Amino acid sequence: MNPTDYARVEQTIRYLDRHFHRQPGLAELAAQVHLSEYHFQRLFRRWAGVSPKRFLQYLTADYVKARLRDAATVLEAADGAGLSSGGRVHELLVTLHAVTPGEWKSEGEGLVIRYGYAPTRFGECLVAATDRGICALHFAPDPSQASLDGLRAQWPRARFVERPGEARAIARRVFGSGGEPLALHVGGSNFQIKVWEALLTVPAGRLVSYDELARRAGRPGAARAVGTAVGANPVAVLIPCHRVIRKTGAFGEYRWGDTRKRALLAWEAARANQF
DNA sequence: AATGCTTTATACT
DNA sequence: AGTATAAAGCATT
Repeated sequence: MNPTDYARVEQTIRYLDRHFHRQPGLAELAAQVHLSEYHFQRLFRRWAGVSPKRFLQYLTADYVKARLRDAATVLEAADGAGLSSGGRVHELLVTLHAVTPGEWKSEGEGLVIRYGYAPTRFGECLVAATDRGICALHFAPDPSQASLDGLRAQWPRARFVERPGEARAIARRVFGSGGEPLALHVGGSNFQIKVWEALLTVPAGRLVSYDELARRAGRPGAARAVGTAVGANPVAVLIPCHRVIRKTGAFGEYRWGDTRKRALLAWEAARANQF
């Protein structure tokens, strides 16, 4: 978990974006982030667990399209296994509780929200939780105050208390080696909740298109609307909105930065392929 | 009525 | 075949 490393990873991805047609070599990429080839290699091993060449390969159109295809089959299989009847598919260690319609209507009246900022391997983030679960996880590239303001706007009547230690503890669990069940407590329209639930069935290292996700959410054809629902995801990473990309193989947009989305995906791919 | 983290169809290069 | 542009499409605010 090294924020400085992440900054360099982002820089590398961005540079690659602009110059992929030239197929820049390792030496050139290393120079871009002011590192020797040797240290560049070390950086990627430390941060992603794989070589830079390998890491960057996960960002190619070919690789991405392949993931897109086999995610569809994985999801088919999930249906067969009776996901709806409680069969667990993968890391369904994340359970999602929707706020009650009452709480939603009353704008969080009576709700206590504990929040704080925490460093992660993908940059700093704002973490917030009620006593029923995590209700927000926003990356804060922007003036971090903005994220908090957004939260307050969504729950104007809730009581906010700052708990930096708790926020960091949650972040450690989210970005750590995993294995621990985590509860989510989020509010949204019926449609949004449906979409976020569907999102939870997409395993790490796999990708779905907006179109496919619309089908999974029981609203085939609503790709465009799914896009906005995905974009409204309040809990980054745990509700894996970064695993949704365009059908064409393009990565699409990301609320917390397109580059961060690709970094997340490449990192997950590197992890998934390690075992 | 306008707006998005899209998709498909169509027109070109 | 690859890429740009237009139009279709749908839940939200």
